[in-house]
Amino acid sequence: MNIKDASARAGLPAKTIRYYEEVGLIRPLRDANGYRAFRESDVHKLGFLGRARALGFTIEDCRVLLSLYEDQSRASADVKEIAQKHLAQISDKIAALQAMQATLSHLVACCHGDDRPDCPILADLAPPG
Amino acid sequence: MNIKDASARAGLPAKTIRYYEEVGLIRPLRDANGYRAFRESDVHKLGFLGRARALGFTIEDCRVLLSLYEDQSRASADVKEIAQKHLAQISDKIAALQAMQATLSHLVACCHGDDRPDCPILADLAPPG
DNA sequence: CCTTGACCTTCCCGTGACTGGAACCCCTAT
DNA sequence: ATAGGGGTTCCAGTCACGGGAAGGTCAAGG
Repeated sequence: MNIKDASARAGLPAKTIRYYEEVGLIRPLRDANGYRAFRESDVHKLGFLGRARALGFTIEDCRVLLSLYEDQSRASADVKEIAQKHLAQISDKIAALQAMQATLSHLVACCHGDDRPDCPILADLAPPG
Repeated sequence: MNIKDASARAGLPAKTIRYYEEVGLIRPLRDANGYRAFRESDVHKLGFLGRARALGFTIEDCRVLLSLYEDQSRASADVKEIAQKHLAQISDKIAALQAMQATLSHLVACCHGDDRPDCPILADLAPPG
C-alpha cells in the first residue's frame, strides 16, 4: 500500500505520516522504487497514533504508549500513569484559559464598543501609575 | 535605564524585551556604547505588552492593541472586536480540552492500573477491527 | 594599571508537530 | 512523446521566545 492509501485509511495527512516515520514512530518497508510500502500493521499503528494525538498526547507520550500497546506483558499501571499526568496538564491548561476567559469576558462586557475612545479593556491592560 | 532594570520594572525577561524590539513592538533609544536606553514610556509599553500577553493575545494582536492604546482618537469598537475574536478562540480551545478531559478521565477511571496488561485506555486508542 | 565580575551586545540553534513548497523521480495511459 | 498523478527528499516557516557562545563595556578593588 502506498502512502496515499495509508493516509486515507488512517485519516492522517501524508506529510504527517512521513513525519512519524522520521521520528521513528513507524517503520514502513520500501518498494524497489523507494516508495514506502505500508502493511496492515503500519496502518493500524497510524490509527493508534491518530487517536492518541487527538487526545492531546505528545509525540513522546505516543512513542511510549505505542510500545506499551505492543508489549503484551505491559502493566496497565504504566499506561494509567501517563494518562493521569496528561490529564493533569490538560486541567492546568483549562484553568489558565478559563482565567483569561473570565477576565476578558468581563472586560468585553464593560466595553461599550462604539466609536468613542473610552475603553475599559485598554484601561486594564495599561500598567498602574 | 538599562535592560536589566527595565526587565525588573516590567516583569519581563531581558530576552523577551529584546525580542519585542526585534519585532518592532518597542523602539528604545541607544546609548553611545550601544546599550539600550529605556525611557519611562518604554517601560510603560512593556507593562502593557506583558498584560496583553498574559491574557493570551498574540504578538500581532498586541501590535494592534498597542497602536490603539496610543491612538487617542481610537474607537473602542476596534478594541472590543479584537478581544471578542480572541475570546472566541479561547472558548474553542477550552471546549477542545474539555472534550479530551472527558474522554481521558473516563478511560483513566476505567483502568484498574495494576500490573496486569488489560487496559481500557489502550483498547480505546486501538483502531476498530 | 590590571583584573575581576557583572553587565551589555549580536548571532545562531532549538523548541513541537507539523505544513508548504521546490525540485526531482516513477508509472500509466494516451 | 507527453501529460497526469503518484511518489521521494530537503529546506523553510510557524509562534514566542530560551539557551548559550563570543565578545564589548563599565565600576570597583588590589
